[in-house]
Amino acid sequence: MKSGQATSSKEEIVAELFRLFRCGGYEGVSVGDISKATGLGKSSLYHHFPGGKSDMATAVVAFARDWIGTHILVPLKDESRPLDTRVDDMLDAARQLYGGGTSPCLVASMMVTADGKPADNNVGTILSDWIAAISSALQQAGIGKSEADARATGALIRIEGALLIARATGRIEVFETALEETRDSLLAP
Amino acid sequence: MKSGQATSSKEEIVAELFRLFRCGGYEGVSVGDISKATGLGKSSLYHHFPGGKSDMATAVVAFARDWIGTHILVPLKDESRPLDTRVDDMLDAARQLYGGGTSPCLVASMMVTADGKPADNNVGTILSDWIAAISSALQQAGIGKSEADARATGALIRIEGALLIARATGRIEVFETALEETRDSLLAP
DNA sequence: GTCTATACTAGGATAGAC
DNA sequence: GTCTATCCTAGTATAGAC
Repeated sequence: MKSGQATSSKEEIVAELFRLFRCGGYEGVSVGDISKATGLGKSSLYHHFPGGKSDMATAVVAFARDWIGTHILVPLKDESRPLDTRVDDMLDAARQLYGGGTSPCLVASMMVTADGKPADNNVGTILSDWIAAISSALQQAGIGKSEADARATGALIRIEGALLIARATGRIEVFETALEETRDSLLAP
Repeated sequence: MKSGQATSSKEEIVAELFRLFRCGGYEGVSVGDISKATGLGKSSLYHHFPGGKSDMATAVVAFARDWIGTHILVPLKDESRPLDTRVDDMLDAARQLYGGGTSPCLVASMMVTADGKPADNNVGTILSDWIAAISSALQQAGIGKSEADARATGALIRIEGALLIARATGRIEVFETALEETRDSLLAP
């Protein structure tokens, strides 16, 4: 993806954008960085994203929303399967998404932006939707709404908090431990 | 702090830097932004921070480390007082530091930076030190080391995770609820 | 759909007067 | 210790050829 001419599909480009923005946030990634990372010239990038860098951010947020939808929300909503396997699938997806505790959360990174600057795109609703999907699954399993909401919110608090603490302290195992505790708290009687 | 000439103490400048960097992260804040926010010309800023923007980031991280030390670590280590009041003081300080769930964490914001760029300054050790101080306090109260470490880590996971979720979803009350749960989990029998 | 070249703005940093 | 003025690089974006 680096030698000679670089005919890239938009999907490949967006995957690279995802890698870059999740680490550097919106302001921390320049179009030059993106050009280097993809092997594409700046003009090629502007061909795919006429609105420039903010367009690229929009695309990458949409990509993340879609990934979560496919790998987390849809399985969670599949009432034909028992709750514990759906929760396990969610945790596996989270493990993969966050590189076992080594890769930053795009939502968190994109929220870091001074007031009045671009970014955002309601990226926070990705996490709201995730919480809502967990709560729905728990309610289907007979848990009351307020308890289901509390457990679902607690699950995302644990996942996102553990990811930050694992990366900040260098104690990666903190993330895996938190995933296991999340499972227990969601499936408690 | 905006009219006419602006003789600012370094403390005042650093306080403003803290406000800016915690929201925008390192890359999201320009020296021009800082100049506007403080009312000082760029040259004045470079007088106080000869190393430029990275010097400012270093100063603000030191400020945060110092604030946490004074308002959180020192009270936690005061063996002359009962554990529950020390934990309550810590939670009050966290409530204040994070604006009741509305103000971002400087550590989290400063960790958002593409590889090979400035920032960092081992900012993550601020959270490691915090966790260690909680664990020490719990151990003084007779809790075993591994349990104390787990509870302390869980506390920071909850605080940082809840802050992110509260801000991302716009449900600020999530932060306060998490602080109360943190208290319960730390002081459990 | 990609490239080279270029325009233009914003950002980091410095010089020197007051 | 602050200001105005300036420099230079990096960053965003566009033009036009292939």
